[in-house]
Amino acid sequence: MTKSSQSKIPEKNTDFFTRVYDVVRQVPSGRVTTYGAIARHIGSPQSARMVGWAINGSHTQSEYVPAHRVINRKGMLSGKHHFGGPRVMQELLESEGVAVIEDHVVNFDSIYWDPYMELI
DNA sequence: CGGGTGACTCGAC
DNA sequence: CGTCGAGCCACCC
Repeated sequence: MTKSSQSKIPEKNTDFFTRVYDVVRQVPSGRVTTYGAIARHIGSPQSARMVGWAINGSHTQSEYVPAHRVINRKGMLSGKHHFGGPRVMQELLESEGVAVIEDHVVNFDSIYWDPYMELI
């Protein structure tokens, strides 16, 4: 076995994944961000889909990744079904003070957190 | 190595 | 806010 390469989600190596996790962890409680914002911040504004895929593997990380704070640009909980239940994501957001109605975040524009903020 | 898929986004209507 | 089509890139078979 010269090269064992059967890793579904590499622990590291993929800086893309690592950067996504790093940004998502910096999202403060009660705030949300979008896949596109993260994608743009890491240098791939067109790769918003990859951000979703990266977050899909966030469970492989030892560190907790608040994936429920990451939603699409419409303010809808697009990934709620990936939390083990369509209810979990909403519960988590409401637990942090984020109002959610009909799978969409209320005052989305007000609680929106931009990754650019960490540069300040 | 090609094709399908996806937790997205944008523009147009 | 509704739908449709196109672009995008990594992963899986």
